[in-house]
Amino acid sequence: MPRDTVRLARYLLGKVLVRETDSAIFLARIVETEGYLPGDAACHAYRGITRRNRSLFLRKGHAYVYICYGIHTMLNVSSEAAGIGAGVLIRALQPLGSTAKFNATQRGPGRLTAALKIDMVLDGIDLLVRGPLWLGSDGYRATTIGNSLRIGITKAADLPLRFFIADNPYVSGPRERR
DNA sequence: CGGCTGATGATCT
DNA sequence: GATCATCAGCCGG
Repeated sequence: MPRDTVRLARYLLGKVLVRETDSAIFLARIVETEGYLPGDAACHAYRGITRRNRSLFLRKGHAYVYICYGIHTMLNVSSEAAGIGAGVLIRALQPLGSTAKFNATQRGPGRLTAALKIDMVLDGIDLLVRGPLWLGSDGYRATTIGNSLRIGITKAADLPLRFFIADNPYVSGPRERR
């Protein structure tokens, strides 16, 4: 596992997110991520541990799931050692296959969770172990990684912590700043 | 098209 | 009561 949040954000690009429910399995490649650092004002862990953000403080590789704007569910991966609050937001996926209906047009952090039926029940689970939601690999390597400012935030908005697979059509936002 | 804004609810102060 | 890592729809050019 990469040793810090930025390295993890890049490492996750190209990895396969596997969602297994009682009735279906979804496979999707991670094509866009954002890093939220320790001590970063935009990181939910910035003001210390609370009931909502406690999963960010788990050892790297755990899911931090929360509801944004009362509507959208967000999926993050904790990214530092236990006790240090930081994470990587998953912003876009490329659908690879499924045993059920899988809308290939699901882009953006709030829509991909709906497509994979990711909910709060998954908050805090270990993504490095096979289970209802976990991270796999099919050997694919992201070659050209793009980088830009993070999307939709107001605090620490000047940090270039968004990463994406530059030549992947499922990336949800702008592609400036290689 | 690009920019603006209302909807919506869990969370924290 | 304020905040918010979103999104779809509406409006103007």
